[in-house]
Amino acid sequence: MVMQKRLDYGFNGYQFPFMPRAARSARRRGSFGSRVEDKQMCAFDLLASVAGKLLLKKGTTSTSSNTSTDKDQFEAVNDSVKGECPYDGKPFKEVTCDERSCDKSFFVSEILSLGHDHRCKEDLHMLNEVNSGVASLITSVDCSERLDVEKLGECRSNNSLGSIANKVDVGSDYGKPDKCKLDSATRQVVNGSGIDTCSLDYKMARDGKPLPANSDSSTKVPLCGNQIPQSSFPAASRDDVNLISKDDDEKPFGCTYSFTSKKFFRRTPHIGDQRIRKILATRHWKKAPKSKGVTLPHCNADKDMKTFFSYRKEFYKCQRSERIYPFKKRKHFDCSSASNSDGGICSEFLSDNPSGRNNVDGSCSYLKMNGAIGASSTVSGQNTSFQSRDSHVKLRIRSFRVPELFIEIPESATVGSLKRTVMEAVTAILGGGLRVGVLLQGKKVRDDNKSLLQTGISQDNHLDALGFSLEPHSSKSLPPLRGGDTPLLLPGDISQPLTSYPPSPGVIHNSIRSPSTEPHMANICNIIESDHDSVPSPTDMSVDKSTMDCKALIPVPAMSVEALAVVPVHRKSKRCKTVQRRIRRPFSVAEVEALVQAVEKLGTGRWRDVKLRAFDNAKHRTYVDLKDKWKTLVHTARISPQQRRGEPVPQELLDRVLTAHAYWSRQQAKHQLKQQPETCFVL
DNA sequence: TTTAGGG
DNA sequence: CCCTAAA
Repeated sequence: MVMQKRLDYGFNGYQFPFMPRAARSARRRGSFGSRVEDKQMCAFDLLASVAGKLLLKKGTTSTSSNTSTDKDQFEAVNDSVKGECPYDGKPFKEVTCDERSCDKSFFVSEILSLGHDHRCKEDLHMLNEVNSGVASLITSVDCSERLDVEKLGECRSNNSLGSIANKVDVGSDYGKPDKCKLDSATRQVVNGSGIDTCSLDYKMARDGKPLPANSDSSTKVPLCGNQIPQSSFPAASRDDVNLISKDDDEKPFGCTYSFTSKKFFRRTPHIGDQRIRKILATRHWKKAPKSKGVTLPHCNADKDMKTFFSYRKEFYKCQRSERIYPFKKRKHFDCSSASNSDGGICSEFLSDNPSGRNNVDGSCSYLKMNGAIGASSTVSGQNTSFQSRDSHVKLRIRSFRVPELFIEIPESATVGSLKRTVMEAVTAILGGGLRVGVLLQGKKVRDDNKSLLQTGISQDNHLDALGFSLEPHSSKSLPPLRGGDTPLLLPGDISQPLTSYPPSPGVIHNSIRSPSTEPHMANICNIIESDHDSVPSPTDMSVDKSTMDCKALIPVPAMSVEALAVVPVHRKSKRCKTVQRRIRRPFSVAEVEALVQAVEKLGTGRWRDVKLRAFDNAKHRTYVDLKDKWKTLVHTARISPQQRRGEPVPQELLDRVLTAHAYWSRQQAKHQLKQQPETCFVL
């Protein structure tokens, strides 16, 4: 049935490009079942359009080793790859993927920001404020990881669906193109993250010696995975982690071909999940077991993947309900929502209890230091508290969040340099000058000589109140980091054009433009805004994004732990109704390619479909954006090359644009003519 | 919510 | 990109 559908819709289905609005509407709002079909078709289409091509092109070996069922799928892919353009009969242009383009385009991931995570929010509430930074990146990883467990479940239970085709993921690496590889054989995303979140975590754990309990691996595991043995974490799994932490910006191509539609399920799985699930599905097209389990014993996916999956269930819950178009929320966003934390490196811990549900909200202590660096950590919640039988206290640091960073960078600096600067700042902070503080129920445990038992840390009921903080080693605040030689980069303004707001010398928190009369509040407000709003760069999950999104740059007044502890969690009120224009995100050539290809297939006037088809995972691209882009593409194609601006679009693409545009225009006209005389519509 | 177009 | 009428 699926295949049939594919044929009708994906390749021979051009007959009905212009479904009457009513019909289209009906289709869209139709029964769930039909939508599923749609989705499946979409999956094949996508396969055909991208994944298949890439896979087949890049690594034939990848297909050769598949099972017979896989083979079928791949044949289908092959067919689709050989699809012809409906209007000129010429084969569709294959997606070209050289190393460079891969690096830039073939990666889409979703950014998980703290603000989108309920669980995290909870933590935040407990914290009063949450800070992110590199940690956000880590948290993201964390989140996505959990997500996948559920995904996996889906994968397994719905394996027959088959709509989850394989997917080609190419890791892209900001600033490290060499890292980008298309590994079709494994269909994994190559770690391309500019920052090794894991190692970061490791570093934190190692350098900070945050876990006095014991130094076994469990205490140093950066990711929170409930069911995964600690031992599975180390190096080998880092790639997995990074894999997820990718950012989807600037590399929205390959992955933009998502098989899942928000519309269809009203909740779109995390991209990372999708990717992984697809990988699994591809590998074991029909072998996936029906049973639901965390460890996926029957899933023969790469070991890493397996491991990977096991970590993500819990987070999913938090995520899915938050799955919305950020850009739509943003407009009337009201900062009064959840509070975020600023300042402070935050760490999260998870107990190592393999059977327990570790995802309970944990407490997150918060500590602020001299207004320069604050730190806090989150320990996994009640159930996460766990004591091994040998009286060891096992904790897993889920993540650390980087606290305030002060950065000065010229207005003229490039985004790239900003990223690097932030990275440097983060690195500098993490690299040294930090020590770890232990907080128990919000109070600092100062006596280093006390045993955990004496302190009560080893007690189950205390573990959830355990927190770690990163503090400046030198008791004095760290001087602002200078990335360049210019103005202070205002934290709260991250979501704004970086150069828009000149720093207010002296009073940092006052520099935040906010109706708020209370500086701290203002900070929160801004934080929240950026937190909920992926506008800044929902994309670049890489260093910058994480840091920025995390409001790590936000300076905060020094406060005592106790003081903070009593601050109401929901300090709403002040709202920052800064309806800011979305940042400009020029379409990359790869995106254009994807767009062109989608339009070639779907025609103009079906932007929603185009969006779902080719940019489903590119959250920052709305169908309006795509429509606009097409408009400009057509215009661009018509003007002389000299008049064109921005990143040059290959003439070949522009030609295709014109061709497709002309074709679909004709079709539209034809269709309208047909409609005029009488309603002869076939469906 | 989507489309279609002007700004 | 934004805004918005119209569907």
